[in-house]
Amino acid sequence: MPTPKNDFPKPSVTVDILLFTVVENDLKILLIKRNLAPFKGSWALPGGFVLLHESLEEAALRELKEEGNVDNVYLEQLFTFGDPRRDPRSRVITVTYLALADSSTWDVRSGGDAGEASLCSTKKLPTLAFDHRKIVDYGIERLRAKIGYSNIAMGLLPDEFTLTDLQKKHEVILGQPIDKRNFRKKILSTGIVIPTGKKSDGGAHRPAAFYKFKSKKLIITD
Amino acid sequence: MPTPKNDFPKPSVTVDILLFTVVENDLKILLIKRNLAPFKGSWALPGGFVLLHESLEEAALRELKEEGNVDNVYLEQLFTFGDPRRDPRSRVITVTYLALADSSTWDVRSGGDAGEASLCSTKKLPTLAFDHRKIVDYGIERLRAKIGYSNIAMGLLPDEFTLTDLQKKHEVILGQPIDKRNFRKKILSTGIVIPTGKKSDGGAHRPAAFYKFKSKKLIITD
DNA sequence: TGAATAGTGTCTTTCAGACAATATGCC
DNA sequence: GGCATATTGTCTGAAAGACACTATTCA
Repeated sequence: MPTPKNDFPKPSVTVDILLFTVVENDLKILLIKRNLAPFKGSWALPGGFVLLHESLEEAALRELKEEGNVDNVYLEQLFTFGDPRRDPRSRVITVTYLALADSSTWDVRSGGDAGEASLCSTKKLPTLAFDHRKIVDYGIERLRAKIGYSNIAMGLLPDEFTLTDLQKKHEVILGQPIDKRNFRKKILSTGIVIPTGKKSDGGAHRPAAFYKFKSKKLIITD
Repeated sequence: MPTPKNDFPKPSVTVDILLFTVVENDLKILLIKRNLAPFKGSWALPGGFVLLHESLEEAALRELKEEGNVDNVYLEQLFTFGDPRRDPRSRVITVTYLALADSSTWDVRSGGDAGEASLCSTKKLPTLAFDHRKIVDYGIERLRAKIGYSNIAMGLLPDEFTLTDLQKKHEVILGQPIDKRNFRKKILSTGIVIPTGKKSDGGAHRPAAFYKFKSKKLIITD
């Protein structure tokens, strides 16, 4: 690797974030309405320039906070898109991140200083700016694959949850029903969740046991 | 994403490539001896700045050609490293690539205009410049995982090969012997290879059937 | 006691892994 | 025949998937 020269023409570097959350029976993603050209008025992924003093992850977290008022998310790097013509103005390389949030503890409307922010169903996405549609498709694919062999669903749930809660998140992401008995057998055999001893109450039915994830780090279970 | 301004301070962007190849019973990686500060005299990964008109993949292929005289490699994006202090001079973000080459059809010594190039055993790596050691460790981990559930080993072999050839590549990468019968059963059941009808000759022993990969694209087999 | 959700066990099939004998070609 | 490598099948244990009934709480 040669020495960087200050006069070397440089591309710009951004981060763009796919923030997924499951609401009711829908996999949703955070989008921002652009109020600047190009693609003014179009929806786009939250994101922005990487500042010189911050890491890529820090940039992603900062943008999520600024544009979506989101804190406390699971975050992992997805892919870096660098086609020379992906931005019509100039060369922009974007490092994309997959983020997951628990929809029950966060309201998108309370943030958003960069434009209108909205949670949009992944089933009927509007036309997106730049190559963001391709990025979203790639992220959904990764999320679907990874939920099958890791504890990544922890990003979508509060600290305490029932096995039915967990199963519903899986079903929404995979887009198909799962057998309750087989699901529980598999989840419990991996040991990624442990019972907290508490039980749900209030419903006119049998209370459910609460569980929590044993580790807050990503664990690959096969 | 805001509008990029030309006066916005930008990081530099490089690509660095992990070119693996299996020689005899050894997993080797291409390294370049730096002839410029910093880390002058140290070994480092091949790589360099991304030019404004080329994609990230094109940059990686160009650097491989320039620094290692390598053509015709399998290439996949690995990870983007962006810690603000990973380069002591200035902010440099590097997009890393995993590349695989068939050692039987390529000689590292014939290339290398950027400094001395060498294939180095991953078992006894020298001290590497920057954060390149961390990158190498990450790449080996990814390669080991991926060889178990994909046809990625195709990058390490010529067009025609025997099942014993293929098994040896797996054994070197995993660092442990594999049962021949189970290996063949599994490989053949995935259907990623098909017999060419030809047989090896010349050895003082029973000839082996040649196979080829059915697809030259990456296939995930489970 | 009816409504609603929680929780559980068996059977079958599939796949991974341990394990050894026969086949073929060349000298 | 002797040597060197190629090729093949069985058994066992584990895990995945199909499938239905009982348990608990509250109104």
